[in-house]
Amino acid sequence: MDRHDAKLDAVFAALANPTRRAMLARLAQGEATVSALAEPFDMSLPAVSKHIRVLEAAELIHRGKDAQFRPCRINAPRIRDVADWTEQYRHIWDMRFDALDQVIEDTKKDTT
Amino acid sequence: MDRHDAKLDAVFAALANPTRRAMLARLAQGEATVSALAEPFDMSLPAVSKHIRVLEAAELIHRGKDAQFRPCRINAPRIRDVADWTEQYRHIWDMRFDALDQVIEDTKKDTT
DNA sequence: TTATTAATTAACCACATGGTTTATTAATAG
DNA sequence: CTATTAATAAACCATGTGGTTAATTAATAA
Repeated sequence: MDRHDAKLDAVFAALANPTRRAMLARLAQGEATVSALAEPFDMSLPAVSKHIRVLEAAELIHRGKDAQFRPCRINAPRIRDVADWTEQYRHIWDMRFDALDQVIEDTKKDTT
Repeated sequence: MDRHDAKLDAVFAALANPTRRAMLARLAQGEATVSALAEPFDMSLPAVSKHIRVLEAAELIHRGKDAQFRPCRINAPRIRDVADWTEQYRHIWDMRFDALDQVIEDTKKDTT
């Protein structure tokens, strides 16, 4: 397993949680502090803090420092890694579409 | 959390393991039995069996039945769900590119 | 019928995950 | 200096994960 794979492990694991995905969605709108990220969730602040740590460890976000605040911002490249990973399977979707096209073609032949 | 989110939980969790991603890559080449999937890994068959169960629970694969064999095949839609999920962040990549373009633009201005 | 092959189940283990509450650090505000 | 606010750390708990070995099921082959 190379380093790229190890990074994907952390990224996918981080994304396998709805709270963390919601946090990312929030951060897609722009920078937010820990408290701001915590606001929508019925969860203690330490729990939120842990989720943020997981996102940071996966490099899905970066944390800054502004007085006593820790503004978080999204880190696009790791999400792009996920998109890139899916690309290797695109030919399978295409195969499916080809199969569908074939069905349509066959149907045309049947009705003429 | 709606059902779609719950499915993504399982899909991302399943993908957060290099053995399972390797199995998917293998299955992208075509159908394979449990033993065939196990072959590249230094791991007991029950361990492989569990990984396959996780992939199946996430609907990333389907299992058939042929005599005593359980041929596995990849299920494209769940991988497509991942690709679709990443799409909502594409505008962030674009922002980055826009920022880069701006830097290039500024550089041009500086040098003229 | 018996033996072989493919795969799963069961029981177990070490460690990770996702949450809690309480205590602590670090910076600002009065 | 003191109180407040933002956030993290520590300790704990229940459950999940990823692996093992040994036993079992299901189908084929001799």
